[in-house]
Amino acid sequence: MNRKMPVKRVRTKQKRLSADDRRSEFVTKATELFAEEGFGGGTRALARKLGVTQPLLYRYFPSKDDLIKEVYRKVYLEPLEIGWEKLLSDRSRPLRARLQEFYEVYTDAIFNRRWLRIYLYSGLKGLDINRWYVGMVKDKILTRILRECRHDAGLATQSRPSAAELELAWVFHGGIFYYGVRKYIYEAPVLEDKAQMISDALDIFLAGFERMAESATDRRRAPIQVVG
Amino acid sequence: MNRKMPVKRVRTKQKRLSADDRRSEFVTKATELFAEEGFGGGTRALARKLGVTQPLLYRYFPSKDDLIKEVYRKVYLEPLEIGWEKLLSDRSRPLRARLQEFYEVYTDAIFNRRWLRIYLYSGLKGLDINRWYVGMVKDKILTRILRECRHDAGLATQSRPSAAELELAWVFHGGIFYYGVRKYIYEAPVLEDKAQMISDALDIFLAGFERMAESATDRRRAPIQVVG
DNA sequence: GGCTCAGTTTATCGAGCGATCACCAGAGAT
DNA sequence: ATCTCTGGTGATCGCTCGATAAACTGAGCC
Repeated sequence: MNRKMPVKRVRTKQKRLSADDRRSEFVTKATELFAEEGFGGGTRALARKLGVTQPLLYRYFPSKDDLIKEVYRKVYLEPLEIGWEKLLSDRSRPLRARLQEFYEVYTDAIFNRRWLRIYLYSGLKGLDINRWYVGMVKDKILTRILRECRHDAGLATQSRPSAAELELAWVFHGGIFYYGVRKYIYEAPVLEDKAQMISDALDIFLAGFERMAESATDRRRAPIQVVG
Repeated sequence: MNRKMPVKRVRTKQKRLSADDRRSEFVTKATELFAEEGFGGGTRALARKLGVTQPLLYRYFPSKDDLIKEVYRKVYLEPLEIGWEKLLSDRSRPLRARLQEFYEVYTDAIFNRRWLRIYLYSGLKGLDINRWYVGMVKDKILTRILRECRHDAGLATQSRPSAAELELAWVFHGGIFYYGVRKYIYEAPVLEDKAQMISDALDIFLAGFERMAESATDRRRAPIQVVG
């Protein structure tokens, strides 16, 4: 990745990085800065984090907006490296185990202060990339989960999930997501065992899906059942 | 509320409002502005929305921060006017009906672009008032809901809910909250029937609580039950 | 050694920000 | 008609912002 770099690391305070290194250092530190301050964070504060002067930024990015776009790309695309599809669709494993592992891995990737804050800030700006991400969650995660659930319950696999199913999945997904928001944005006390939280949420989601599947196949079922 | 105001509304472009009116107009329009632009929104843009000049703001608020605090007060305290406690605790009505109505009323109050955006912006700033609100949701809503659930299920009413129960309630609450975020922040398509969404979410929450209650009273119960 | 070129700095611009002060103007009281 | 009190304006300050242009510097090459 680096260019040819002599081993002798001169000085404790090295300057003069290679162009590639400096550029990625800008993106990394900008992610940290914008996560904390929002995208209103100043270019001078960013330069201070790198120990360089502010105009240097403009040797690497034509404008601050271009830097921001680069931050988006990094933040949104980074957690997508995991092999989601195959994890969720591997029918040689029990459905529940797949869902449990998927959400553990997925939340490992996005449940951190940096990712969540950048995500919320960009969501508030209403950018296209945010809409794209939400669509991606719907198509690549929730729709796939629902398809697997239908298959597991012995129901016909339809190409697109019903609106009610999708909403059920969204509420489940949102409930898990909000755990991360409470912990890393609000910094409120949460149940520390994340895997346990996922397991509990999965229990009630799967039970809910089961019920919905039953009510779809057996129309004579009793109306809503109340606790107790 | 207004001072004595002559009926004759001179001109189409009236200026010279009473101090009370002007002040509250500043707060109202500031709420709109900050909801869209974040709290970085400018005082000049605000003044333009009122059709006045920028320095006038400082006749009514010592600083922009004081204006922001006023906006917080209005946004956070407004939806609290509803009689939550009595609604949730009225045991003459079925639990499920109470929960359904509460969440319909609660989401009527907070599911709008202004409230949600101000809430998220203030959450990202990590202000005390946000932590206070989260604590309030926990103490005044979730804890109360869990107490009613326990009573309804014939369980002993303990003063404080268990961490697992509370987390279950949070995931449920967060799932509903995230519906509002998807609709008004992400502007993504959602199941339009909000009451139906609440009803479905309640179904699976109550079923989940029921299961948890069973597992607490009957330790010999089978392990997690998988769909299908 | 001296040339070169790329990474970096110094100086600065114009615009927008929050905030202040002196002044203006119009409705109500006398 | 004039006074007064107060809501509102015009001009401006000091500062920070993103961005530009020119000058500097040091490692690699001849």
